[in-house]
Amino acid sequence: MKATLQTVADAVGVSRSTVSNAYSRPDQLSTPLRERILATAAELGYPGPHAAARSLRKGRAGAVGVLFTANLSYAFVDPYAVQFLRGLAESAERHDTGLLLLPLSHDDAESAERKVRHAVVDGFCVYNVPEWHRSRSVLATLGLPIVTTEYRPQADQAGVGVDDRAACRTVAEHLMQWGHRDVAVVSVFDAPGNDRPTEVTDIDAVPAYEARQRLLGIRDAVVGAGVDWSTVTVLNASANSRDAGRTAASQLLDRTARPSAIIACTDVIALGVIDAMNDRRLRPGVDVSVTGFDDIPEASAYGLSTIRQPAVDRGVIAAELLLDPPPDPADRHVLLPTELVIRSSTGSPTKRR
Amino acid sequence: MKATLQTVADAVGVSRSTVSNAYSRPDQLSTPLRERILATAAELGYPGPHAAARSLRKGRAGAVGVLFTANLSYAFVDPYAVQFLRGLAESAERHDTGLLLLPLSHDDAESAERKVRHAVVDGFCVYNVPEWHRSRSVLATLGLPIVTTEYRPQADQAGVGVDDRAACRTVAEHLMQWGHRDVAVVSVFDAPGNDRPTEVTDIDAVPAYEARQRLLGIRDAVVGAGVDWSTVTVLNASANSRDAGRTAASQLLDRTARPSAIIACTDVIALGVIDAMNDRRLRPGVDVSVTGFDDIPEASAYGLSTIRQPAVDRGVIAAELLLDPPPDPADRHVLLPTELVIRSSTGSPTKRR
DNA sequence: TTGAAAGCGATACCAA
DNA sequence: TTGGTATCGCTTTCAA
Repeated sequence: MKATLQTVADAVGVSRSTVSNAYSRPDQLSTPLRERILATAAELGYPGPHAAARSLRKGRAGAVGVLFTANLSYAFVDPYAVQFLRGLAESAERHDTGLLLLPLSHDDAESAERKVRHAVVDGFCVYNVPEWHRSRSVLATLGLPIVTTEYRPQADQAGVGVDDRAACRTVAEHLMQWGHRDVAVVSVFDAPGNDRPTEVTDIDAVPAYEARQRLLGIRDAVVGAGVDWSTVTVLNASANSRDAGRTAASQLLDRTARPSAIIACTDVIALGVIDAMNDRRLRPGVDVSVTGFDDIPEASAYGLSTIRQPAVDRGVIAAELLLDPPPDPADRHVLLPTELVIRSSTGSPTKRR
Repeated sequence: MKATLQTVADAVGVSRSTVSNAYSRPDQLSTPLRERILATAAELGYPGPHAAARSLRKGRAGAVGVLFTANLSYAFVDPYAVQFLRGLAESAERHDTGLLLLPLSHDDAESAERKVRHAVVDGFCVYNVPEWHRSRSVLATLGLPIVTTEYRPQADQAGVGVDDRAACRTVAEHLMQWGHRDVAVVSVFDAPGNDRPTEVTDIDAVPAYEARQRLLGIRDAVVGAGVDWSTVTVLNASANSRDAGRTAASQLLDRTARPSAIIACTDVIALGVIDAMNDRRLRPGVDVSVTGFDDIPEASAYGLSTIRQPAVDRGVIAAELLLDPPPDPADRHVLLPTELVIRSSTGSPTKRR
């Protein structure tokens, strides 16, 4: 038979409350009694208060759920995500809280819903989950605090993010100022069943907030420079990975009308673009200009011009918003700064032919 | 008032069990009734079954705890750990299980114990937690399945690892074959309050299994080559980070009797050693040879000679051992292969002076 | 197909 | 300081 509080209480000859106190409130009973209880517990093989029972009774779980799409392994592959998680972890730790990582497949809505429902947590952090995903609506009904990685002041969920649109406008303007007129874009967002580069024709139909904002920003700059937006090819990579970026970029680079600049929506994708260029002996910033977004550590080694956005801080703030929310709801939307970082991957367009 | 199962049951005019079934066993009641229940629930703002209550009742948590030392943020900084986590996540996902990350500070044993006790999980994966750490003994009393990242067939806890001793012997022998006789070692293990490089004099006193095995392997090779072990300096870095490696290496490189080879116990440390060498315009493999352990992705870019050990697979297997343990206890100890990878950071010792 | 009753294991409050 | 009692919210027989 499994030992429980009761078992110990009976063995020592005290009540359950006393045994409970021995564990959770040492100051509520005399030291000798406490020690006797603990000793008996050890003898009986009582493992200490049952976590789930305790959690049920106290109404606190001591953990927050972190939602990702795709299988969670991708999260660990993206340096930006890793940094973000790091911040999250740092600040969760200060609140004596664990991180429950919840990988949500997007094929299997059932299982995603189950995972979210079964999670014993005090709140959720939604990291880059597309708007159409079932978990989003389930989450809303759960009544637990939620924080997203988006800055949307009008939303009811707390969030921390950057002005993706403005930032992307800046980086695209940088290219326009160099004189680029034949630009192409490699975006990345989750859409049901896209396993290879897909052309994006309608920005408003992009089902992920962040990706949409970035594309809008790029369009702002392009149109602002007097270029016809319909001449710009936008490809959506199949995943936020170097390989996917390379695959998408290959399609762009092998066209007869090769673009003079490629705007990648993340650094990881941009590195893939550079890979594809290397395959073809094209030099970044000379033959074709490339830009990224995030400024992950690798970016500088590759001389990638990009937008820097805080990663660790974003995680820290997200956790803070969840675990110690500011009283004024207006303060639950945090806008972080971004910065254009110019390196060697951008330059003037080469005149060809 | 918060809506609960009872609330919904009363509203619909059925019993709690029926409402419960509507959620967890759709086949146990008629579809129309089920829909009526779900609709009413939505109306009443009932969030669905309470996760903690459910977990208590069912005796299953749907998550496994992952224990780290130091603040968890380090885990995300070490590429090897990240890969391991990835594997863990992959296989946890297949079992519909989440990962509860538990960062354990080693200063605060109280809080570490609390975290482990409060974790609502079905088992624990112990990643590189030193033997002296309080959580280890607490864990043992909890009665939950445990898997460690160590291969110790005689232990009672399941584990998956490599033969660190043999692997390290191999890499050290490689150096001895080049003719190195003045070697130094940079190790890394958690010890209470070491915040700067500390000399290790007694291998048997090293409180972490893995680190100990690696040092033993190095000693095997060194002694086997006829070198007096007492002439070999072993420094323990303050953390498994590049910076810590650099700091430790600096001490070794600035000696008048500079070693001709430095054996680092992890790749991250080895990269730090290379950093320190760069600071002094010393060329890896020419002026001083350097070796690592792990073969993280960066290793090849730096031409680091190292030991390759599986990272993702190790995680996959660890999770499997936890969530679907083989019936035969003997199979709960898995030994993974390693391989010596020779690159440009090792070469013949330079004759100086 | 539905319902009644019995826990799962612990904590909080209040009285002694 | 210690103990009794109610309760957290759900699932699970078993009988109807």
